[in-house]
Amino acid sequence: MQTEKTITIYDIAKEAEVSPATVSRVLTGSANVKNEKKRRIMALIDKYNFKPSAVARGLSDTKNRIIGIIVADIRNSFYADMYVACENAASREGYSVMLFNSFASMDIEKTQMEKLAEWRADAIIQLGGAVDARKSSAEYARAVNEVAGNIPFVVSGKMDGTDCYRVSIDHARALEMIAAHLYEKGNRRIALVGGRPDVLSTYIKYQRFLELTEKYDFERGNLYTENWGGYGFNEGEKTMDEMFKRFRLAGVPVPEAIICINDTTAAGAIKRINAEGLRIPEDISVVSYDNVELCEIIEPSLSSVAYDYETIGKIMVKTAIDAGKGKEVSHERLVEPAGLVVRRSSNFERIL
Amino acid sequence: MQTEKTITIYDIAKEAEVSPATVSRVLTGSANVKNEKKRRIMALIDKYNFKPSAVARGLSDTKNRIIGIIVADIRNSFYADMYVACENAASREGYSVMLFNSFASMDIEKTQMEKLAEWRADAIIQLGGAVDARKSSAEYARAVNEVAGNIPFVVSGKMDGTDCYRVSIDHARALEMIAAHLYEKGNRRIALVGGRPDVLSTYIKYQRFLELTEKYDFERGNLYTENWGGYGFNEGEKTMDEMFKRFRLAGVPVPEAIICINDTTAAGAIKRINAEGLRIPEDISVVSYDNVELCEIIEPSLSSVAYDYETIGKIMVKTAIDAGKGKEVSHERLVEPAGLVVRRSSNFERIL
DNA sequence: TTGAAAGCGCTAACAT
DNA sequence: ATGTTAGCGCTTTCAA
Repeated sequence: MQTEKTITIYDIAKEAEVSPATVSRVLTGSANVKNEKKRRIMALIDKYNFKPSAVARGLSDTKNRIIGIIVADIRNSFYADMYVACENAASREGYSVMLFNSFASMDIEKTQMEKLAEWRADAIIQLGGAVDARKSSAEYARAVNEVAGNIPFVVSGKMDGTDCYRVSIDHARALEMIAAHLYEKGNRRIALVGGRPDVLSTYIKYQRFLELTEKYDFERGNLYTENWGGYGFNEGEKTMDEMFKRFRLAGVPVPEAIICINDTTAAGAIKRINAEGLRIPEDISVVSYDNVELCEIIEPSLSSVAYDYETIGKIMVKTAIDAGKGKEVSHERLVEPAGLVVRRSSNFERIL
Repeated sequence: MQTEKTITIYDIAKEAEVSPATVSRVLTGSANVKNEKKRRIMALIDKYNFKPSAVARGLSDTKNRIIGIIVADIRNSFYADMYVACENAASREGYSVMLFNSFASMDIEKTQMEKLAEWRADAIIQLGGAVDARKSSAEYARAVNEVAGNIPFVVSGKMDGTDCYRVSIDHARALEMIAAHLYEKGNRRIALVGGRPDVLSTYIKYQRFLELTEKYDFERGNLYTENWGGYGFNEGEKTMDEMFKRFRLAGVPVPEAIICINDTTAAGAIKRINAEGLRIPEDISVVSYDNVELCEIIEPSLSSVAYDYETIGKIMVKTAIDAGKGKEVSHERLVEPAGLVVRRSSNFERIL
């Protein structure tokens, strides 16, 4: 059962009494074929359930219709959402996707890049990992240039020293949405929670927050802005714990609101806040980014900045494909967040 | 920059003053090459950063080293965990993965299968979707036989009418673990919540539950066993709501414990239980399956059956690859769950 | 509109 | 140990 000879374009041609070229023509629709023959050919294709080899096609016309995606970790909801959007977009354009997880390890990222290069992917999209760094790694940049020298590289962050295409979320705008909301609700003592300053998107948010601190006259001081941590649940809890200690030590009352670096981190922070016996949002409002499913699940439901993943994916893939075809494409696209979804965790008017 | 001629094995051969075959030999390590030449060749490979075309190789030796994965929805933590395990295993064996989401639509599944067939994937692994059905779709079975007639098909459920390879979790065993735990904690009135009986894994759990109802002398009646629903958060909440209504209508006190069909559904059920003013686990214990990250995040933390994803992935991939090589492989593997992780939601001794 | 033939970049006999 | 050559299954000039 594993052994029926795989049928080729030649088999079809022979039985249809035409040349292989003609079969190819009806397959690709690249030229006119007399209806009579076309029907004969299509009938055979159907009869044998013939599927032309994408491999052979890839070899002969050097367009593979493969787009490679390197993602930090698909188990992360944010990336999963992004990935699905990309796959959908690619699929609509007739492209297949090769997915590789890098677990944010540069070595793995390079290995995956090499595999993609070997597959002659028409383009590579990288989400997270090395392209998220505030200071691009020169080593990785070199790898991108060498390994993928001929392959358009589309990234969610940036990669200095390469001519990659950048399609990023406007993180500054996301922070603004949160700040405006919190301000309107009467919050003035607001703290940033989680994330690392060496991550570009985190740093951008941090910077804009500092700027808005002036505009909105938020309370200032690194007690509020330097509560660095990670991007996971446990880390959120831990960072929140440390923050409570810092404020206690400084003899300053805890902030009225916190802006967590993402939903998972926020969930951890919320756990710690509950343990502290503080109420959300009455004592502390909580807001974050990404608007993944978790926001509806946790208690209280979590306000979060939503992104239009479908659109971002579409732009990334279009950029990738067009660049792969050698078209002129903008090297920098900033995508506006869809908006802040206000839920219970921040839906509270604080009296000034 | 997009235009350096891609270099081939011939270019290397010429410059190294050897034949293309020799270059191929050092590339594949398939035969001995004199050290002197080997060094020269490797130097050139390095110099030009040459990556042999996987496409050409695939064409010439008919082994692509691609394994296709069709998954119901990668955004679902359970599948994401499974996928990552598969990708890891595949990667270790030198295989690349093509991932396709089917969103549990049979039409899409068939399309994805066709693409994989065109890519001459060495094997296809399908997680969820049509292969999860209790009664396999004859239509899908036909597609599997036709489209992937030559490609080994490894599934997480089953597909009657095909000679696919089955690597499944022992769901009956998973139910047993939960039942034993609940029994030991003194629960006797236990209800099943969520899922659909036309889904194989769900049905298997249901059946075993009925059997154990005898053994453990659990309260019986379809009030306890027929609270069907879906697999999502909102559905969990809804199913729980309906269940409360049914019990109230029947004048029966709510169960002491519920077994939800997965963690997300459990989260929904928990929300509804909280809304009812009942305490978990004091009034109702809650247990479910999959042990995804959410279990630690929600309040109270959720007891759940854990699977060893790495192992399952390894087995699936090994089966896929071996079958692809034409080796004799077992057509049916049942993988034991790793165990029940008891957390707060069920950690309560009920007085009999 | 159609066919013949060259080539895409590699591997695998088969010679030597 | 190494070179020659014939594919692998398509697409694509180039002719007819």
